[in-house]
Amino acid sequence: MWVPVPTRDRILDATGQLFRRHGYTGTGLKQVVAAAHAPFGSLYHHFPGGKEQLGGEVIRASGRMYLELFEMVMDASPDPVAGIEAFFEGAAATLEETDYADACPIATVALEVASTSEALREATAEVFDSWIAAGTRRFTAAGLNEACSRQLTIEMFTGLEGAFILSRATRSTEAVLLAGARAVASAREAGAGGSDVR
Amino acid sequence: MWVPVPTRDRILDATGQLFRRHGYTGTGLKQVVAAAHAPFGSLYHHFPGGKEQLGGEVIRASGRMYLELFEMVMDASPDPVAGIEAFFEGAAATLEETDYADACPIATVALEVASTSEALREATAEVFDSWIAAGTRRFTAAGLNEACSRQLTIEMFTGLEGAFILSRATRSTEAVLLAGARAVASAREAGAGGSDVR
DNA sequence: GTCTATACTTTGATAGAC
DNA sequence: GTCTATCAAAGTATAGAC
Repeated sequence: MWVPVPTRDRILDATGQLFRRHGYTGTGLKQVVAAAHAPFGSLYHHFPGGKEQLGGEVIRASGRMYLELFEMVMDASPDPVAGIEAFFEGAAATLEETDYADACPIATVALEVASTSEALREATAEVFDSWIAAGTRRFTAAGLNEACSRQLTIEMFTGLEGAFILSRATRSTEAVLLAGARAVASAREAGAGGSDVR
Repeated sequence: MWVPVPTRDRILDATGQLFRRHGYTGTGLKQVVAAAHAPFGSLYHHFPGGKEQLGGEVIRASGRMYLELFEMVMDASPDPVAGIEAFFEGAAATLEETDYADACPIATVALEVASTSEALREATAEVFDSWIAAGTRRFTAAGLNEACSRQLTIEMFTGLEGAFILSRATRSTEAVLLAGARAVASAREAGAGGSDVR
């Protein structure tokens, strides 16, 4: 049975999509309501704080969704190393499928607002911190110590984010694939439970 | 003796500065001419192609400048590994000095235009390719084979770019420092001429 | 080449009827 | 809660005097 999607959620979804491809300043509110099939007034009814409030909620929602994707891929893998491999391979596949449009849901916005909106910058920082915490938990559970886990996690997401920039610009998955291989090698060396006998 | 800076160059410089902090769509042309102390008409006299032409030239000029910085740091270092270390340390220092504003001169713009302007996307791709070529040259000269050199270079810039995102968002140099350590370790393992006896 | 004035469009935001 | 009409400001771009 079909259930209508609430206006507020449609606006959130549409904005998230637009943010990925056009960024924060590149996305107009009129564009948002058109994509969300919502009347203009509804936007300010649901988000009285205007574009900045909407931006903050979209950043947090997008960050949460990407975190869930990460957890899901890791859960579906036999061990953390295989999980990392699958995560990067999935990222590369998505890039190709979407003509290099869908990479990190908040990276573009994060760079745009880093020096222009303290409120939004904090939202992006919280998202990245939540990813780091989740990765650190994973690797700690696999036997690594806290410091090692955190370091490995940051290297992994750092490599992924940077690779997204190069891959989208050059329209090639080379960077993402290399970053994935690098993350896998680091995880294996750190002893994050590869399936190989050691 | 003081020599006046041509209007065209002042516009290019000012736009480059603004692009770093506000991005492409976030930078208005009125803002540009104000910062460059240039009359509005001069902008269209020197850049008849409007904002997109200006953007393209700024991307290429900024990319060239950052490449020169890389070459300079590498030249000033005893070996490639030490050069990488110095490059990342310099990046971290600049971040702190500028309150996390000045990182990669074209990253924000690269993500913004990747799916919105083919002409500008190509400009960013050319810049990244030029960096990769320069790094590959360095490591090849240090004794690594072509494939290894390219891989190491991409991993290095990929790590730097991703670390810039996390560092600017969280206002911490942790990610850049970790990415630097990772690049140094990779270069050393690959055999890019560390000063240590092996 | 420099500079001013202006045209036209889009932006974020608000008011008020329903 | 939904929707339309409208505002002031900022956006890019152009014309034309000097």
